[in-house]
Amino acid sequence: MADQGRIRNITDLAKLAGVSPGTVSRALADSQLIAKKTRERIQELAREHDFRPNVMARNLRIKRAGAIGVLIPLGHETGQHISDPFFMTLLGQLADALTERGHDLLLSRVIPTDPGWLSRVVDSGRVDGVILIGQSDQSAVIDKLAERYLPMVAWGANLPGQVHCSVGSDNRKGGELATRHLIERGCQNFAFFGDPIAPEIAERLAGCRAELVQAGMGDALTILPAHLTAETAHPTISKWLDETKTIPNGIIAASDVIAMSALRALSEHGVSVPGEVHLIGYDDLAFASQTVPPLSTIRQDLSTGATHLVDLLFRRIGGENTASVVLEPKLIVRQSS
Amino acid sequence: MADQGRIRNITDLAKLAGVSPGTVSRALADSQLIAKKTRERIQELAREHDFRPNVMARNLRIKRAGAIGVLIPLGHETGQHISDPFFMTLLGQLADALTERGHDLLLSRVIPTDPGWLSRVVDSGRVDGVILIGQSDQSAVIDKLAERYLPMVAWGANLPGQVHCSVGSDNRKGGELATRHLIERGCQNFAFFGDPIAPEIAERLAGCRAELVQAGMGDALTILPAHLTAETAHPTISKWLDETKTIPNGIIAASDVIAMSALRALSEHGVSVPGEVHLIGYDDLAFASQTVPPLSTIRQDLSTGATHLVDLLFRRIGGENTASVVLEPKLIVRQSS
DNA sequence: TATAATGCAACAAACGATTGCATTAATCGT
DNA sequence: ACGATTAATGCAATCGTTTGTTGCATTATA
Repeated sequence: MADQGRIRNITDLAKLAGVSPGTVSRALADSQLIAKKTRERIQELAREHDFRPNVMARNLRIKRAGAIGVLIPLGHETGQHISDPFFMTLLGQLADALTERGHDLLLSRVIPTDPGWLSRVVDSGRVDGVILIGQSDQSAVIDKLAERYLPMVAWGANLPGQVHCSVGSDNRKGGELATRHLIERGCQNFAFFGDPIAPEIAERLAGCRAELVQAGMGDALTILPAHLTAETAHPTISKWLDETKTIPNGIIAASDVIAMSALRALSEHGVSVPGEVHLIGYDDLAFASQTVPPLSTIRQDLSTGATHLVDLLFRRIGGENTASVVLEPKLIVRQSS
Repeated sequence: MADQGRIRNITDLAKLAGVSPGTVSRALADSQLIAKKTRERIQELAREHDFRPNVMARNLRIKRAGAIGVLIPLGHETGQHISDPFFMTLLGQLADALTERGHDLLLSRVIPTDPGWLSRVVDSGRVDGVILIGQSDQSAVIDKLAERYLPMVAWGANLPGQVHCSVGSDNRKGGELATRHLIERGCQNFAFFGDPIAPEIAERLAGCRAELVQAGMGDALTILPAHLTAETAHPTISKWLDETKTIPNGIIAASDVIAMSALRALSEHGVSVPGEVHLIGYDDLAFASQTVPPLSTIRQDLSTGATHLVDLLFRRIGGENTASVVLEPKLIVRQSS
């Protein structure tokens, strides 16, 4: 009780070492200004009491937050594939890349009710920058903030006239790749499973269309606007299969999740893949290689995506006004096509 | 240039309003000590300039961090199902529950090289508490810290003699449920796919064994210690199927991810599920209902799990020394069994 | 009319670090 | 051995809030 040993701050440690707080601060920062002997003595003392200087106080003084906000906007109509393996993968990559740069990751899912959701976190001073995972239907809000707030990047589509910086894959190109592949496989009749309300999906569909037109099969495409969640995709597709007279022999699913549901629905209808129908997905999620049969798909490289997001963000934190980045999608051929 | 309008802190706003900083602080906190008229005037002023008091400074003064650390320890040997949908689901739930309580979520994946990984974040003063997602092989480290640091809870197994507070499902019971179900389906020969190095898996296996013994089939079990990642599970299982003379007709997979790989391997070997082999998974991940055939599995209710984690944590932050919680697993019968 | 009771707002001291500048101690050249 | 130079430490202001205490006007009470 007399002398309760716990070192709670730099001043306690200073007293213990018989020096001033300032010296301790510099010693722990390994500053050359402090004699090597003193420095090591203080560091050793800190280790003994496993004392670590308070990060918040440091950040306040230093005027940096030491954290990056990662926001997942959940606008309901396009808040589709949240809870996808997709997000966890990206998030994991981001966490690693940020840690490497000495920053923490402040995660928020936000349901954008009022337009203040974004500025609220930006202006709170808790974060040095913001990474948005998907722009949902909030392009307007994001663009507006981007005009006055530089350190922000978004994962997602790069729309014409867009103010904010984004990183995303070339969805149109992806659609083209998928379609071309199916054409090469000899398909003549096509279906696209996915809801083009989401801009990314619309782009994929556009690529698909363009490719078909170029192959002179512009009218051989049916569109099934299936919602992207696992729960709703299957019944929709199943019903569609019931009602369709001639099932197309080439199916492009707007995501692997949809493709997986399609796989099941087709199997239940006794349609063989890839025998009767060639199927291709999108994203190359971890499970895509484990379905029966393993899914052909279009890979979005989330790892380099994450690297770009973090890279751009830190350049923006440094004051640079970076341009958006569009990644190349890649065709992965497995056994469903 | 003359009067650059941006309000950066409470003092700027005070000047603008012609009052002292203290008054502004109280006004924004809606304190009764300030006349209603002044209060509203200041609040209006703040809104106009969309000024928000600096959270870090506030937290420093108030002596709270306003954030909860969510750590994902990645001990390699059991760092299995990171990137599982599992995590994203839990994480999402946690994010929501924490936001509701006015706290941010500080995410870190940690690779526990030295034993300081945990105390480093705890003692940094950045967080008011810690939630661990899985204890990996770090039980010792966690227990040690738990002795001096109250506000910490972990998702995972509740081992005997464990000091720290955990929330997890009853893995033994889950193993029993799965096994009993297969017994009822008429299986006579069993295999367990999963590596019992992870304590959770070991428990599931124990439950499985116990149930078999009780049914008088204690010696009808083969164990295949397959690694839990999607990449490694399939080849291991496939090889095993090649080498096994008589394939058991009841297979218990330690996770849905493994079950999915098993499904593929079995299909490739021309074994029909559930015709020749009854298969059951574990977790009830989102994709479990979308495989061909849909997976029977043991559900862990992550939603109530997350609620418990957060609940317990805040009670601990309040000084209460809470006991661990064990959740009931639930058998979900689909078509693979 | 003097005095007590009240309501509002200002003052200033924390919170726990960092850092420019002043000060003291140590080293050097002659 | 003494002043000049340099190396090592201490001092105190600062980051942007919160909050206990104090002081000044009012208004209510005697």
